[in-house]
Amino acid sequence: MRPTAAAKTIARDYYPSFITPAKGAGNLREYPKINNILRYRPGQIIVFEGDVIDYLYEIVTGTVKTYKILNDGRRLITGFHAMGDIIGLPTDGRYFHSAETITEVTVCCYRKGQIEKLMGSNPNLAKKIVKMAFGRLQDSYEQMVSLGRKRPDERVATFLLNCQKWATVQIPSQNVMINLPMSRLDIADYLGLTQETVCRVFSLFKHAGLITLVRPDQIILKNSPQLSKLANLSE
Amino acid sequence: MRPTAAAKTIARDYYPSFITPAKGAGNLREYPKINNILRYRPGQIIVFEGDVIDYLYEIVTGTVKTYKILNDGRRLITGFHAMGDIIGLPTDGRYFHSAETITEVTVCCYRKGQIEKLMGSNPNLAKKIVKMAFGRLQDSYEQMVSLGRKRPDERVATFLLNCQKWATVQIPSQNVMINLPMSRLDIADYLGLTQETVCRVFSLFKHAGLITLVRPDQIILKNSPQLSKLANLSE
DNA sequence: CGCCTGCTTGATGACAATCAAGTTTAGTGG
DNA sequence: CCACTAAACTTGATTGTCATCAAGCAGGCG
Repeated sequence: MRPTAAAKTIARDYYPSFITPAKGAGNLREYPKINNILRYRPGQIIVFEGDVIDYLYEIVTGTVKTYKILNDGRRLITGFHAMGDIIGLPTDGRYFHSAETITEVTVCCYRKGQIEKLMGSNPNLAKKIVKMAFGRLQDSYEQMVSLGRKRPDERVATFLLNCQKWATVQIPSQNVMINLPMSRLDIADYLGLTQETVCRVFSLFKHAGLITLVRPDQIILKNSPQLSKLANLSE
Repeated sequence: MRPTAAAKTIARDYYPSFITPAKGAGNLREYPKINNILRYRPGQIIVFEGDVIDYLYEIVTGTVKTYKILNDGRRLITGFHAMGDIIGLPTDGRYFHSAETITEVTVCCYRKGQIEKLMGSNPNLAKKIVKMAFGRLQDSYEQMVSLGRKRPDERVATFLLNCQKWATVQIPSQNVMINLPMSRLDIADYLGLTQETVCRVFSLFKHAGLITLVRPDQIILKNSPQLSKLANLSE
């Protein structure tokens, strides 16, 4: 199914807006003619777990979460994704997990078949895709350690430090301001906790002087070394 | 460093035994001249997390576990691996996790550089590697759901069903006998539990008639449908 | 201004970790 | 082959932690 049709059936309030294809910059976008820009509002579903992969979506702006759901509704968020990340992988038949927008999002979408064809003729692109997949693999192992063996405070510390990748502003004195576009519930479902526990750990960190909660979605890391110690990161 | 040297420094009681290179069959072994067969005894370490990847190891016989360790000793086993699985991935600099033998193991080892060169000229091999990586990725997401959102009994059920891949004997009446070469502690460290909890769940399943414990390392699945229901598998 | 949603804090209880003891299995040597 | 030892597994009792249930608070939008 074409992405417009798909989006229409998925989200009733989706408004298709094809914009002029972006050029230059970005991961896949250096290969023009095969892409379209789509725009989503917050809380819209881009793809469903288990659906046949027809298209790959490269995130241009905004934040996306991917997740899996058990049949009684329990949810695990497998990752948060931003600019340059790709939803859906070539060579595989079906989406591993569902993808839903958190903020307003623009994506650049490609026919899977065309990407695969390009990969065949262009070893550099193939290498990029492989590298991306391996990066994800490494991240997911790191996350498995969090979920399986870390305490809640350690998981949150790990999460916050990983969020530095998303950091917009670098504040003087090595403090980092990070943006958390996702809800507490999202963070909880990512860390295998409840939102209450996530809140409590945030409060704990605040009172311990490790962080400052400017707003619920804006946090300043005031003591990264201490957080790193807690996080027990391998890298 | 060459694998022999590495193995020597790693395990004091390692006995290097280069055998004639295997030919035909297997994943990578169709490309001869670049491989050597190595043999390990139970409990020996093949590679350390964080070490520079010089070699890739394809498992020929036996079972291997891969794991990550936190600085206070907590361990998470990221996977169990058997025939055809490859330890270490090309294009990446360092091993994600440590690999240790559970049973006696023979591996076929390849210089990473040579595999990469082959991948460049042989798109089929490249595709195979990518497919393998994607398969791992899918498995790891499934495992993340277990670790983050499933109850202990559900995790064990999931684990047992996944073990059917390793099943040696298919017993009449659709019962499956599975071999568990790993210890309870290994299973616990794989599922993010303690060995006591794993034991208790096994006992629970036994008394519920779901399984039979022939020996601690031999289990018959007597009611796979019920286990599947518990496991909440997506596939 | 007031409702609604998302966040925070508090009280309680369930469940799995921990601590501990006992049992089985496997391995070793007489 | 059997006795002995060590390791792995199992079961029990207790504790601590995090989920659950519940209520209050703050910010955003109509």
